[in-house]
Amino acid sequence: MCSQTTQDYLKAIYELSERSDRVMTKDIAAKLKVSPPSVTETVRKLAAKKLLVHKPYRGVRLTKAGEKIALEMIRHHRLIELYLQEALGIPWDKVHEEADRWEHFISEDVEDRMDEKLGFPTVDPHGAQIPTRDGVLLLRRKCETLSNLAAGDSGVVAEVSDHDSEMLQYLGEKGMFPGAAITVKNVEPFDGPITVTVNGRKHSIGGSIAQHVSVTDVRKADTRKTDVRKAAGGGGR
Amino acid sequence: MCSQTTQDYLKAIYELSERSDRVMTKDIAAKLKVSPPSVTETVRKLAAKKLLVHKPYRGVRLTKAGEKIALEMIRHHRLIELYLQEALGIPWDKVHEEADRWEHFISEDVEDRMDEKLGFPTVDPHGAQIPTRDGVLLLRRKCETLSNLAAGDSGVVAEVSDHDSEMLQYLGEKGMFPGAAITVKNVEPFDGPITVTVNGRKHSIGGSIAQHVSVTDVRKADTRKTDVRKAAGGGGR
DNA sequence: TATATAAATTAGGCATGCCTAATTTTGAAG
DNA sequence: CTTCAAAATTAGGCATGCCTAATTTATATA
Repeated sequence: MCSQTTQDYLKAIYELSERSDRVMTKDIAAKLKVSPPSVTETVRKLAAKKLLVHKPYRGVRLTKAGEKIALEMIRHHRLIELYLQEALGIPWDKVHEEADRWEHFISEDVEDRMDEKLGFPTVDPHGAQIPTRDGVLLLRRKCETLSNLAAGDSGVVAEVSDHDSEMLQYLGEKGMFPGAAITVKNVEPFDGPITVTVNGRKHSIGGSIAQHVSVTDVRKADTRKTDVRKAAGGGGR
Repeated sequence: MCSQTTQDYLKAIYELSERSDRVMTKDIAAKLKVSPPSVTETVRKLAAKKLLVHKPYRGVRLTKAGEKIALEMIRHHRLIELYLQEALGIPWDKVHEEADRWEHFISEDVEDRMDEKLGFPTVDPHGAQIPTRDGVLLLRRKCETLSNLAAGDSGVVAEVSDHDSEMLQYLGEKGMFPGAAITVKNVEPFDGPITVTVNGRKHSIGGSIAQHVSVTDVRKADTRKTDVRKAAGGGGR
């Protein structure tokens, strides 16, 4: 098997690679809260084990073997999050931290039993997809971040970022759970507040939070305006 | 907090100290499957942290602080064992291994919720007492090992050793769970097989297994004979 | 194209825990 | 009281992962 550190690196790299093809040392260091030299060193060891490919000064990319381990961790993590919420009543803003520890230690047997108790779920409490045991992510939904929507647009909350407990608590108070219907009422420019209606209740939220909310089944109020916004936002990465 | 290694050492020393007052290096090494020099080294660090007292060449004894941590681990372990059995249906001969990993990582919050779901239990699946949150072991029962009983004696299975998965499976097949009524029918001398009736079914078991089964509520068939056996067995440790 | 700067890497250390081999201590038996 | 074997300890190493400081590389911009 591989160490907890190895698992943490592979998972972090997998998650970062969803955003950019090449994963850079500094991003891994930031995500794992370690220094860049530590990342360089560990990455070299992982490369020696053929879990990733490291092009010095150019970033890393997981191999199939590395991706498999990463997806196993992610499956553990998300199943555990859901189990903690459903079976033990842990609030959704607390499950992430606990799952980050548990994911390294539960046996496959326990995982299978949790999966069964939960009725073979496909998404975790934050709306993130749970990979299958073979490491496959099913049904890729078309999503847009809430910050990309314009006044009049509506949809269904698909997923919220699970990394900030306080933000989750805040979103929970507003009823912005996965599955909630949401309509954008107003968007102030320059990352200003966004006014939305969730379950009939009106809320005003900051632009930075809106970046962490994914919306699916989007119905645009005005296609031309949205296209302009998307084109403008596209270059900003 | 303290490392997993620290927790493992303290727990091992606590369990060994239930049998003999002074816990020796070699016994810790055997229990943790590490070399004696590793124990010496680690024990010195624990002594520096005031978790135990180390008299070189004379063994160690836990301090109050060390005992507290050990009892916390034991509480975690036993609650988790019961939870795994009750909530997830893990067989009783598999829960120990899993709990040995989990005990280091569950939060107090999760522990409290498991405790509540289980109805604030006092014993684990093997009949071992679950310490309270304050590290107190309640109701100390008067027990005798099955190997100390004589033909005609009867009682109730109180506890079985949880360290050998295969033995637990064997005992489980015979219905020798905590709470089971047991009657000794025959004892062959020189550690020979012991014939018992459990739940009306007759079984013949080896003397070495009988040492790992504790019986409570013992009713002696013949006091004199039992006393002789106890006196003779007492020096054999 | 030259250069500044951000990112990455190398160099050199530290703590934890584990090991084997060698030495010291204890305590029991002669 | 000596001797010897078992137990414990000291000595010296190794692997993992982390760090800071110094150096190298890539690249964007003047």
